[in-house]
Amino acid sequence: MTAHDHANCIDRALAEAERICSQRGARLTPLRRQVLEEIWRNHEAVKAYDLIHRLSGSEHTTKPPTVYRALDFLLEHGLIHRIESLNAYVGCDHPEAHHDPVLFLCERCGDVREARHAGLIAILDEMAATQGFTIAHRTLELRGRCTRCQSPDDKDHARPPADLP
Amino acid sequence: MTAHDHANCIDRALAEAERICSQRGARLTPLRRQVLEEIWRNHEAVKAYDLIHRLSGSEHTTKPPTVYRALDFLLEHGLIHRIESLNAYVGCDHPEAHHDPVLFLCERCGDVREARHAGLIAILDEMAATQGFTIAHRTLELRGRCTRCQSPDDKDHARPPADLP
DNA sequence: TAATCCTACGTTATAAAGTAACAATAGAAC
DNA sequence: GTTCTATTGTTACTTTATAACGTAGGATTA
Ligand SMILES: [Zn+2]
Ligand SMILES: [Zn+2]
Ligand SMILES: [Zn+2]
Ligand SMILES: [Zn+2]
Repeated sequence: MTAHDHANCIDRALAEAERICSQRGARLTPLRRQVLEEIWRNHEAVKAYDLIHRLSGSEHTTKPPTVYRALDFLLEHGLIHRIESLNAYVGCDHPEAHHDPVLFLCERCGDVREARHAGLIAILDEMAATQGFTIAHRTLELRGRCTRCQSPDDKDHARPPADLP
Repeated sequence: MTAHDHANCIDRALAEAERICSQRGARLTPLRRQVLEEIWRNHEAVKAYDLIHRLSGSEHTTKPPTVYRALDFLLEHGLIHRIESLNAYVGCDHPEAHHDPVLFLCERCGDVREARHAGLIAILDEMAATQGFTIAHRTLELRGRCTRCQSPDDKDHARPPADLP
């Protein structure tokens, strides 16, 4: 992601989520809101078990089902996307209407960016139609390097090494 | 998949694999060949642990690393595709040249069909180019219903219930 | 031929990702 | 307030995948 005021992203995402949920009579409980907030901490793909660790204080430990249920809720309401090729999740940029985005996954910095393209969907629909296939869901993920990660040896914003055990 | 002489598919796939490997100086060992053969038993997505069970006779038990290494070899040489959204694998129809196919996954019968479309790839490349993204790999998977599985209550070729424990 | 090297395969152990089943609790509805 | 339902907690487990190291066999070389 290009440099930006990320606090804005977070505020906007949470406000949108509140709005959408109240509009649908769905309950964005504190837990669900907290998970969404953690996912929006940055624009990187987030793993379920990272969420579990982040939500587990030294006292209170959060168990897998707790997080997975929150993720299910957020997925159902289109507030996040699941990244199949990474077993990870990312906040949705445009949650107001359902969509299957193209996800650009930077394998250097971990950032995820979503895009949509009507012509692309049209081609997929046409491919499906010619063989009588009915599409229920599209998984469209592109792995590679984002703009900022083109130069192979620039270490400025490379993903930090994984947490030590 | 439409009705067809599947023995042909298997023969062709194995012959192609032999040809490609020998041409590249890669060794299609008995184990790797056996895994490929199991994957080609039909046109369905195959799970790694199913392969482990299939290769484990009552005496000789095959361990995960054995199968995963064979899968890695087959993936490297483009003889199979990994299906990210299913954690499963399927034989490649056209292994002679590298490609990232569109995979049509029938959620009723489990069949997988691969397709390619130059215009689609062009659009993805163009989307990437406009944001300075360099694509290394594409995951394109469409979940839904194949031609034969359009009528919701036709049970003729529904996937059998999972193996009992 | 024997020493060597390298690749593939075997084995043990463990990590990472996800779910089933049931109990406890907190909101909403009555 | 009581009942009902949705949400969260908890225990246990399944599925998927990898790390680390040992072994065997074929090719290469001395
Ligand atoms: Zn941001
Ligand atoms: Zn990047
Ligand atoms: Zn293919
Ligand atoms: Zn089908």
